[in-house]
Amino acid sequence: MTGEILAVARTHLARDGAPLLSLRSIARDLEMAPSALYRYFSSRDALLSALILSAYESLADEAERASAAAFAAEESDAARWLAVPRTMRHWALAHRHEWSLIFGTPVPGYQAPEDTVVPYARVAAALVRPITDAEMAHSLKPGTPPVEVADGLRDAVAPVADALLGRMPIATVISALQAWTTLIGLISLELFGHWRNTILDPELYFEETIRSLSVSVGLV
Amino acid sequence: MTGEILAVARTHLARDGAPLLSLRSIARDLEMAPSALYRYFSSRDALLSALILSAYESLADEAERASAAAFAAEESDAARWLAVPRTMRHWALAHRHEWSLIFGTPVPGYQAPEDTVVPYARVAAALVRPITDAEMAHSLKPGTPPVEVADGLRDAVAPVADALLGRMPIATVISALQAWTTLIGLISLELFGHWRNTILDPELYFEETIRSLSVSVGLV
DNA sequence: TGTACATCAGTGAACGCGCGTTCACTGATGTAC
DNA sequence: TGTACATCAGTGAACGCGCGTTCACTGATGTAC
Repeated sequence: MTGEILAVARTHLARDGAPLLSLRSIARDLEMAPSALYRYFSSRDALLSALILSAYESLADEAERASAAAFAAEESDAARWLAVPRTMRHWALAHRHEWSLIFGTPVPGYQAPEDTVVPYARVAAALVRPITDAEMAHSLKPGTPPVEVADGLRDAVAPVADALLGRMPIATVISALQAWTTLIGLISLELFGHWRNTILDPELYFEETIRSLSVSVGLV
Repeated sequence: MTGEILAVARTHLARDGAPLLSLRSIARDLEMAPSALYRYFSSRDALLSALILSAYESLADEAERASAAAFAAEESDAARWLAVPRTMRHWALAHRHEWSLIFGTPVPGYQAPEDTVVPYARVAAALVRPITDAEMAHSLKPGTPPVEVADGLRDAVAPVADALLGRMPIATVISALQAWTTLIGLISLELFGHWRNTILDPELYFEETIRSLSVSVGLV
């Protein structure tokens, strides 16, 4: 039953977006009394939290699946690098409002649940996997010119360097982070309509950009 | 009077965000009847459109001011490059909900006004100015390794290449676009809370990233 | 096998709320003769 | 200088709406003896 409610809620979310999500209209679709939902969720916010968490998990599942598939196909690190960004873009296009929930404007007066950090890290880990693999195999190209890293920067990004990219050279950490930033910006700009009158072929542009990121990240 | 309404609306926007913006509460603050607002705006959406446009214009004004100031100070192209991104970040931090209005999740069921393209282009132009200046002066460094540009890509980004970066080498257009993407992603990720537990010193990280962009864009 | 009772998913009416928008109006200000 | 009229910013009551949440309840199902 909880699952059924979530399923309907997800279709409403996909159709209307988070701010318009309403318990009453979900209940209507389920042909239940609105009050019945309170047996399963203590409030609208609790439902929304569950939805947010499930969006994170859906994205993380896809990213990992794509990563595993590319790995199974025994592609090169550079080729595998492309798999996760592509999948993220496809997921975003197919789940616009879910993407917004994760990377868009935070819902006002609403605190995202803490347990999203786990799936969030799973996405990042899937993305970064080809880089760490290449580093392990000593096949990672050094940047040209070599990236200089300012003093405080090492500390500023310590959580990433430690948890996600342990044992990687700091220059690699920095360029991976920048690739993440560019990737999120790239998808969001397309999704939120900012390529209108600007980029005529978003897919092609996306492909070229992630290819270019594979270079700056040291895989090519 | 129209200005007074917009001023109050702006403070409400800054406090609550777009979805919670309400004509009645604006009227309350102005000690007017709600219906009185209809003398100045034909609907809530019309007010919101005016607010969105004014957000774009505010950002464009700031960007141009920063660009002009750096120019007046006779700084190098590389130093001037930093001015606009910094200003955009500061503006975003000071006007979180306005930034969301521009670069965040689109308001559901609501079409952004067309006349935002002008201030949008002004921001991009201010950002890109040091690059075009450097190119004119033949001081732009070619990428290392030189960027190869796929066939269709030239067409895919034609509007940018023509309108904003006329006469620039295509490789420059591409790297400038990527810098734009990274910059927007960078500011949005910080603003929307995604650096929590990740980047401990967002300002430092921002500075280092835009410095790194100045390299990839050919200014250093 | 049959009865008494507890559990618990779901009902339906009601609450109070704030919202956007409409409409006929008032009353001050300015204009024309 | 004085009167008649038009303009127009702002009023206030009312509309219908959908919302989240509460509360006492029903009635089917399962359990214990």
